[in-house]
Amino acid sequence: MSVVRKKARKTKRSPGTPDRILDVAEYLMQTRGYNGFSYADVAVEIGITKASLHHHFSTKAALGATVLGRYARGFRAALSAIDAAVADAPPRLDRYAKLYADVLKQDRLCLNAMLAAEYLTLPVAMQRIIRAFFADGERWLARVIGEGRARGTLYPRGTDGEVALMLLGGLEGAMLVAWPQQDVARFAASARVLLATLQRAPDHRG
Amino acid sequence: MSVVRKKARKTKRSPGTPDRILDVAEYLMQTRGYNGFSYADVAVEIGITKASLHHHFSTKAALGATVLGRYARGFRAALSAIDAAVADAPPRLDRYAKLYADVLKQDRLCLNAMLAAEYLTLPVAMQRIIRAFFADGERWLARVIGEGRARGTLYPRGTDGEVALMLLGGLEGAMLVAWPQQDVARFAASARVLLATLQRAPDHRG
DNA sequence: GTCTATACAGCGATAGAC
DNA sequence: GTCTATCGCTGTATAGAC
Repeated sequence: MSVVRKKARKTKRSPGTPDRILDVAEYLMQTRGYNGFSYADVAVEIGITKASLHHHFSTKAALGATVLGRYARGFRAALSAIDAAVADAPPRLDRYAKLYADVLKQDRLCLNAMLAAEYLTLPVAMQRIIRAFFADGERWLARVIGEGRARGTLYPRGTDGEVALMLLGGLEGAMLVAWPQQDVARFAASARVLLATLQRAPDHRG
Repeated sequence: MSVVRKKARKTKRSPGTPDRILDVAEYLMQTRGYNGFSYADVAVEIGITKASLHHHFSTKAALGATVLGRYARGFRAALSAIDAAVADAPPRLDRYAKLYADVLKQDRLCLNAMLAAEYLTLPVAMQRIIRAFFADGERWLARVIGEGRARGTLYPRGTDGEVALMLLGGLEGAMLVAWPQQDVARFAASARVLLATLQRAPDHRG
């Protein structure tokens, strides 16, 4: 641990140019899509020229892949944080849904949802990361659902994998449908209904 | 009804140039997005020049809005056909989900899902149609869910509107998540789990 | 209704000076 | 690491002949 490098203290000070570029590009990709922004857009926002941008990220494909990779790592870290914070399945799923709500609150669409739509037009390197990203989320959800089922705190109707995929798609879709209206409340309502389906159903004995 | 015009016999013969243009543009918009295709792409596919394209649809915004309007009318017609074909809520919802599956089987994404992602970058005329399209689907679903609840063939957990929105988002999202893998089976599994949540839950008395 | 030709802006990307 | 300048290409759109 003696070899602490500059790169390691990333949360300190104001971010350097490469990180600022990534921040702006990420925002633009979440709001306008990969095909909906240009180097000129990023350059203007940062206050440098397109040529300088190319110095840091030689191609748009490289910039896009870097943004996506960083986003995926952040998301995985958020999942680990949820695992560390709460142990039972229902609160874990609540926090998972809250991750999505927070993105929408920032007037952004989930990066993965945006790029999934654009999938066919994206550089292959980005396509690969997207698929891996979805697979990761699905695995995490399936594990949480399985644990909830085992503990009796969740009553999913379907296999772990099926229900995980349904939840993943359900939340992404709820976000997508709320996106044109920028309506966080409608997303939250859908998320609540979605998660409620995993609870023990009220009896219908009468 | 005596004033039958040429336009009315649209299913006869092979489609004219304007309809062929709309067909190609619709396909490109569903697979690559509005920002992911150009007049050149359409022109090459049809076998005419870009200039000829502009003769039929003066701007890309006009072409996009026409495609979207036609798609929305087709979808509404499909919903009416479902209403006419079956009366009970569960089979209606099954057929509704099948509409989505059929689109994915053609290696297309739901046009609305694609355009919802691109929403912020679209011409305002298209934005308006998209919102109306979603509102329509939501209303239809809410009505079907309400009827199913009243008849006792559906046991939705949430208000008609909430469950309708959840279903709409859930199916769109299931499609979006299946899109990168072009995996219809995974969509079908999610749709099945989604619709199963509206059925009476198994008792948990023991 | 289709064509050729072209205007004009924007795109991603590069060269080379500072 | 940033700049000016520019390249080659593609984008939407238009003019005018046939």
